[in-house]
Amino acid sequence: MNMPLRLVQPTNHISIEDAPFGTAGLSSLFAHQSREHFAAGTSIFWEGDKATQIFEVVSGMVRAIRLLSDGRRIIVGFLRPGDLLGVSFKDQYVYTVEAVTKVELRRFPRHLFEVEIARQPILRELLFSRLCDEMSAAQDQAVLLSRRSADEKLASFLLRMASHRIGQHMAVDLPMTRQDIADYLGMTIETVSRTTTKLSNSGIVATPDRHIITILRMDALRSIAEGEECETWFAPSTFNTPPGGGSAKRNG
Amino acid sequence: MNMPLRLVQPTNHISIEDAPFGTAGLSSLFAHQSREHFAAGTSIFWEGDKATQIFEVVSGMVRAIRLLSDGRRIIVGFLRPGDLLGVSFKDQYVYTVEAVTKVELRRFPRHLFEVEIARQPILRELLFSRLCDEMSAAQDQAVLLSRRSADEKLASFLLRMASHRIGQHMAVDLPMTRQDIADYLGMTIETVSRTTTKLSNSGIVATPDRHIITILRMDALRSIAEGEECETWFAPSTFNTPPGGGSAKRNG
DNA sequence: CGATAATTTGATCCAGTTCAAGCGACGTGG
DNA sequence: CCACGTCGCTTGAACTGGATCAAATTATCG
Repeated sequence: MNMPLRLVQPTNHISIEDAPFGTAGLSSLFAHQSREHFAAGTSIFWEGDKATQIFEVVSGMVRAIRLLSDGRRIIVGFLRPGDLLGVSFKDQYVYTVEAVTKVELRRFPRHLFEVEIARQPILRELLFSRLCDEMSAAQDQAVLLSRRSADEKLASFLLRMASHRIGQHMAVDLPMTRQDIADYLGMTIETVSRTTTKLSNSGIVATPDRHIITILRMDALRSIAEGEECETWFAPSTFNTPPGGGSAKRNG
Repeated sequence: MNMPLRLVQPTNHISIEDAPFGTAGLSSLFAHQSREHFAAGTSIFWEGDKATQIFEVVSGMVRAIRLLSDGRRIIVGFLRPGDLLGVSFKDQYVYTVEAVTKVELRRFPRHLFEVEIARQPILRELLFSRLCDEMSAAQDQAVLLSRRSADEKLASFLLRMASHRIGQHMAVDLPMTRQDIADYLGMTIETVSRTTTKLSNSGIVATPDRHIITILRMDALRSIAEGEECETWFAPSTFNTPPGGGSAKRNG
């Protein structure tokens, strides 16, 4: 492993929790590292920095960002507790990472990480497996970005965010800004806002707080995410709509 | 490696050529396998098939396809000689692979592949490295799909296709159909066609044949791919344009 | 409590889609 | 060797989802 093994760090979401066997898995490496705190909005590292450390998110949320030459911003992913940051065999970090909320991290020297990965087949398999899930996720994201409407994008996003919680209709925590969501889904902040409003007016979600969206009708949200049009869109309980469920699409 | 290591096969483009050291690299595994031929348009395997084989493209080009529930088609990638198909530790292939042109492949049993990967650190590193490049590419593709205009998409695509050849201005081979390109870039066949025409009218490329595009002004193509607007767009030699280079954008 | 940033909402615009023909290359059969 | 059908591609015209521009509204923070 002293070779210039180039493992792209876009390896976000390397979640440790659901390791296939009883071992603590990859997170065991971090178990004895001290925690570091970052305030919301601060940067953990920048794209182009020498990639010397691997981080594990302990609490809070961070965003991984890529900037295009002309200033367009893309959010590669949002990372949560259990996810790893900066896993790479490249020399430099490939994206910038910033704290969305107050964040706790543990860090681990990259070269040691590589040594351990080389030494422990179990860890290697775990990492491999994670990488592959990552790849799959990246491709799904590509599909989402290329072929889905704003409605479908936002619905999928909410479902994905919700999947980190359990229960039927639930409050999804969205600590990131609307701009972050827009940059993640490849749309504008205005469209994110409008689409959210639409979902809310339809009674599919409620927005008690800017950073909380409560899913009221999971089934409806799922249909929208799947690309099934019309139907279910209007059946609000707290709301009056023209009966007959006629013009499902247009609602200005 | 007898664990259910789940390596998503979206691992296209695992090109062997440029192995970092002298070894034959991953392709050595396939060296003694016999070649199989597939006619253009035929399928090599389908999404959902049991993933028992790994393939190496020897000649020709194949496309990896993903279908959405509602029929929308996404092309995950085009694979060329040296690329590997179906590298995965998942049970099933994640996408369908079809021959774009007449194709020669070598196949290798997946379980043996995994055994060899587990046994040979060098191969493992190569595979790791490839996976990471793949990941990086997948993210670049996501950026392309989400934030770039039709012009930028097509220009980038042509440059990428051209990168497999050498020379200054050159004939790029595009064996795939316009529909394939559209499904790869997340646009419609009409827009692909219009954009191509525009590039041709601008004197940046020539289209002697439907499946060949000759790059005449590499620099201009690069600027477009980078998102630099106007400029250079109009300077055709075989063509009369309103002098002054005024309205560079609109050209119907 | 005012300043500043984030979000929503409104009005218009436009790139790219959609719908609808035309066109040209290629293969087939007469 | 040429009419003819097919298929892939190009071109045209109209439409539209989402972007863009602009402004009002609502947090957030010192």
